[in-house]
Amino acid sequence: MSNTRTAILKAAILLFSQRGYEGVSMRNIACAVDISTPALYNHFKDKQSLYIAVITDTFENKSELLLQALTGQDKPILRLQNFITRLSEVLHADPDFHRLMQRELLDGDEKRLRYLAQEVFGYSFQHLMNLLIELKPDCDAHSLSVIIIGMVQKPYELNPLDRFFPGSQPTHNTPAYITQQVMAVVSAYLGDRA
Amino acid sequence: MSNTRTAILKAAILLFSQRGYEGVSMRNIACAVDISTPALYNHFKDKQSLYIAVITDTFENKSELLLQALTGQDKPILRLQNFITRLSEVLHADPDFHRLMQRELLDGDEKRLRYLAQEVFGYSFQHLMNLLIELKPDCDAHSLSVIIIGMVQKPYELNPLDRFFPGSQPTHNTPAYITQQVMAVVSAYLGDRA
DNA sequence: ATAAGATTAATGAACGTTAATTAATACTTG
DNA sequence: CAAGTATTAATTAACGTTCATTAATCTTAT
Repeated sequence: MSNTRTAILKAAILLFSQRGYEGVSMRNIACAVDISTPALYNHFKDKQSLYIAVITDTFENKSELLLQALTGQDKPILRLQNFITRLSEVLHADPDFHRLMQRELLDGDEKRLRYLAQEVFGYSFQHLMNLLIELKPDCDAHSLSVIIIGMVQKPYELNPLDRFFPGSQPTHNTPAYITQQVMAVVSAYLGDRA
Repeated sequence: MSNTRTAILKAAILLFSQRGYEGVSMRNIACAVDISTPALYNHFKDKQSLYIAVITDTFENKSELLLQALTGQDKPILRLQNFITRLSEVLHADPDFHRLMQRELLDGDEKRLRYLAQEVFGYSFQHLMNLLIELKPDCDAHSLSVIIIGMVQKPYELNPLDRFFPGSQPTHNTPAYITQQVMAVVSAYLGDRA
């Protein structure tokens, strides 16, 4: 692949994640890569195509890490912990991914949302539900999955707000600490059979 | 207050919540109110001011309902449940508020984020922490508060994605059901002293 | 009559995109 | 190996549209 193309992608990922689709112009992107605006069109058909490329490039392979954690050979409760750790680590290590995902939840059209749900998170979500059924057969696996994802993700979503909150301790915004807190709550609910 | 002004506000709230600040033009808003674009400037200084008015109008008074639930005369565990119910109900009844809040978390500048944290959610957050300390003195009230908010909010955030997920049951996307699920998890963690 | 609120018209700037062209690289052919 | 030929990727210039905003004018009630 061309060097310029990946440079454009890299810059566009950053810009789109920070300012959103409408908030970024082709001129902005070209300026960030230090080429002329029309040169972008040698690598991407139009703005929409560039954005789609940004989304797929950012999202693909993200589910693999989560799947590995969920389908390992460990005891179920440990697989759950691994999943929570991985999810937390991904959100921590790749804030562009996190922001783009939030933006897609707000602005994604049907096609992009289906891609996100099925191709990116589908398998992981299914396996998370299976795991929870294994751990607590009578639970509502779907609701519980959503709830757990919320527990892990919300600290990162509220991050920009957090420094204005009382009792905020930035040192607690680490994957390890979040995993510990979430696991304490969840495992209490799942009971001690694990 | 002028009739036109409130009509503009109402239309702007809907548009900004759906498409974001950059995604909405003054033309769009004027068209929705069925007046000419420059007529907007008789009521709002510029686009920024209109947006600020949209934010404050949407956010103010939202914290009162939550505060009432948190500071009632009921037993602590019941106050927690009331809070969760109220939060869920607000997110359910006012999706514009929810979307605008998510957008502010992504795009809000320092000033607007401080307003959001301090004026809108500050008191509620503080009282939620106090309540959790009361229920479980040795807990990390800050982390736990964030986690609980995440549990309640995430079902609504994932709503656009949910219909593509396996096991999705739209009937479960109600404040009552979400409250029940969240309370089951949280009360297991808090123990039976409540 | 005066002031508020609406209109039309027009502003300069920025938008996405296309056209025409040139420099450089790679592929084919003698 | 050399010469001709595509191909790629960059440039500048310009297109038409839309953007937020302002000025000037008209309407309408108090």
